[in-house]
Amino acid sequence: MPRGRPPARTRTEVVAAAVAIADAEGLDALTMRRLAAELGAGPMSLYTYVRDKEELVDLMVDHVSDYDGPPAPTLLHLATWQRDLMLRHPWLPTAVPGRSLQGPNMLGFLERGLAALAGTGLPGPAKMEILALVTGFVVGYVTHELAQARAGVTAPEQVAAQVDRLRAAIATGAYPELAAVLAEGGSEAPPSFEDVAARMITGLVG
Amino acid sequence: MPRGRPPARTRTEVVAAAVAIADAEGLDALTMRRLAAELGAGPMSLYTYVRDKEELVDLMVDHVSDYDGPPAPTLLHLATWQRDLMLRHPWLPTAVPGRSLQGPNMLGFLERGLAALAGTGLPGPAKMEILALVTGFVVGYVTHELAQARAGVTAPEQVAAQVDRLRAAIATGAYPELAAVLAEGGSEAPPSFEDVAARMITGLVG
DNA sequence: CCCCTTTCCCGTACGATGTACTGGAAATGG
DNA sequence: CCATTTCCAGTACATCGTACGGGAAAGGGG
Repeated sequence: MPRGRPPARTRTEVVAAAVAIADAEGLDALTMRRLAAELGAGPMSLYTYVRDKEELVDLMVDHVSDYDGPPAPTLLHLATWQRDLMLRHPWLPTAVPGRSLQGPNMLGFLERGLAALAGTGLPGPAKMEILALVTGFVVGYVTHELAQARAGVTAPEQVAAQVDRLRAAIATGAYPELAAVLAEGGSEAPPSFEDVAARMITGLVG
Repeated sequence: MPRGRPPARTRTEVVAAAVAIADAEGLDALTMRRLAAELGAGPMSLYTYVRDKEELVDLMVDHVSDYDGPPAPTLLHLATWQRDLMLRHPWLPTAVPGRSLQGPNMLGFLERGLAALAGTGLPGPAKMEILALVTGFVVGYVTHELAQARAGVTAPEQVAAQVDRLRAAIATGAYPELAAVLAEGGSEAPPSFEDVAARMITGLVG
């Protein structure tokens, strides 16, 4: 019973195609023209399904964020799940910060998080704050993790230049602590995600 | 003894003007043309002082990040200082994520942070990780803080629309925990920054 | 003193992007 | 069969970062 011409595509279909592009080539490669071409449509057709690009990215974030882990997870479970998700969709850490997060999947995730905090007796706003901070923590951790992964692969000589600049700065003698860490080298492995996340979480809720 | 035509401006001068624009009108308002106009120069003149816009923002971040707090600060001091800095330069939380941080001021800040962690006996990489996480935490907190501040001021009816959508989602009954938090209302104030930061830090270093 | 080398200045211009506008195309309801 | 409603997409514009190249301004060498 819809009156006019029926849409040739689904909104979900458009969002899924956008996610595919971002997954494969990064968020910068996702332009409206590129997405339209991928769908075999004109660039302006997309604006039938999406108000603007901002909303498209909102929908993309929610689209990939359907929680499928254990039914009654701990905060650590949720954080680990978020990390896996972000590693699978490397554009996510750069897309998430400062977004409204009102889609059904985000609300579902929030619901799980509140359930995990139910036993703490904390007031509601404090729970919300803690969940936001855990997400922020994961974003920061994965951002760092991905940057380090990319650095070794794509531009080894740029990394060398950075290290050189660091050594030059240290040579001035103004940064003794930094020098000590650098001298220490890679003898010790950085702590694992689960380790750091667990410490942070127990700090926040304890 | 410099051979050619002397520069009409200092690199520092250019960066300071860029910071002034971003402070007053946000990071989106900072375009190369706008900055050039502010300096009474042609758009392309800026590229004498800066390789590209990316580097300009790098320099801006370092420019505002000169630590001027107590000489032997704790991690909590450093976090509080970072928060004050970001509140004074609201573009900072959006500019910082995923940046190299090699300027002298950033290295100085890092040095203080390592000094604050000297007593813990942690390995170097763990210290670096903790400092990055604390910074990420502050970025997340202030982002949230600023978003909330702007929401009440600029677009009250958009906030109302968001709340309406939330209430509609809750009306489905799929989000009991979320409903409870919403029903609880603003009866409890969210925890203070110092409070949350202290808990997180003791969790990380403890 | 003149010229030459070096450096910086900046007008013009190009490619890319998000999206407003508009007229045509396709479907249903009377 | 026509009218109405909806979606599709070609064209076009403002804006961005910045490549290019010639002109302008300074010091050094004859």
